[in-house]
Amino acid sequence: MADTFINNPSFFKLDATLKKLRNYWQKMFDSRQMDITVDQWLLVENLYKHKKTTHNELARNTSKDITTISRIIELLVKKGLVKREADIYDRRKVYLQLTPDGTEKYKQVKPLVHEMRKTGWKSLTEADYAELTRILDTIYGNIPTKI
Amino acid sequence: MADTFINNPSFFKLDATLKKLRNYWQKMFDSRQMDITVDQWLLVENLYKHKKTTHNELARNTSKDITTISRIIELLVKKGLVKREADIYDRRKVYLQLTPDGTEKYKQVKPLVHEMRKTGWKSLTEADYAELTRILDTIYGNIPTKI
DNA sequence: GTAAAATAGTTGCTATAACAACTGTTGCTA
DNA sequence: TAGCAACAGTTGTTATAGCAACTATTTTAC
Repeated sequence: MADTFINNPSFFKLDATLKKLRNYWQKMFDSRQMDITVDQWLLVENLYKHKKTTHNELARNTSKDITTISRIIELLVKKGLVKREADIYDRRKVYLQLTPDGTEKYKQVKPLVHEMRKTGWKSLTEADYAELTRILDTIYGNIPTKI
Repeated sequence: MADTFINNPSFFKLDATLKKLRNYWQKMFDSRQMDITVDQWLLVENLYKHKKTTHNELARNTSKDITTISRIIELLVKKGLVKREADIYDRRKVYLQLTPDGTEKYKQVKPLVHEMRKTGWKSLTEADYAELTRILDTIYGNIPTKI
């Protein structure tokens, strides 16, 4: 029948792939003494691109919960990679940006990440990338935001 | 240049899609008072299919760490959905299987899961499923197991 | 102009993820 | 057969994920 894909565990496959990727990244980070976790890296990368942003924006950009952002940022601040700065006009807001050490960390880790991306995409094409993007975007769009 | 896909955050897209799926599933479970988490469900589903298995097998089948299995099983045992049974011949081994309540839970949740899978795949085809599988399997295979 | 609602962020709690270290058991090997 | 490696599982610790409840501001509504 036509429902093979409904009955198959794509959730599981997504999860397994992501987990293997995450573990690979983390082990590479550890073996090169990068002293950073995968999710911490994702925030550093985002802060490098956006220079100055808030917890909320960061949450939207990284698809993470704002409480998770809050806690990861806390760790990055402790490591001296990120600094917080209060908004003068809206005292609820806190701007986040990389410190010089944070920028340094970004430049140190970036080439390794580039290599790992190449490794992951080995023997796949630009068309494959487009396909994956299309399918994942479709699934993403199919899921109701409110139930 | 030809490296669009290398420079693009497919990791992020995988993560975002999976997270949205997981949240959707969890919210549906909660709204129907299924009293189960997504990962607990994955183990229950697996135990239903394999009837009698060990922590190790379950870890392999679900792509989860054995420590994670150990803790999720602990919760399922507390909920009365799973029971442990010692192997007579190898006293290190513990067999796991669903209790009658566990089987009941499976039958209760299964239709909802089927519906949610249909929702996720809406407007996608069998060919899309094959493509996604191929691409994810390739990425999975590309990642070194040992670094 | 004040009360209510919305916004920004933090903290408490529970669950999943993974590494390290541990107990206990079994199998292997000199 | 004694010693040690391998195996099965658990426990401790740190990190991410997300909900609920909270503080503190700002905006909106009347």
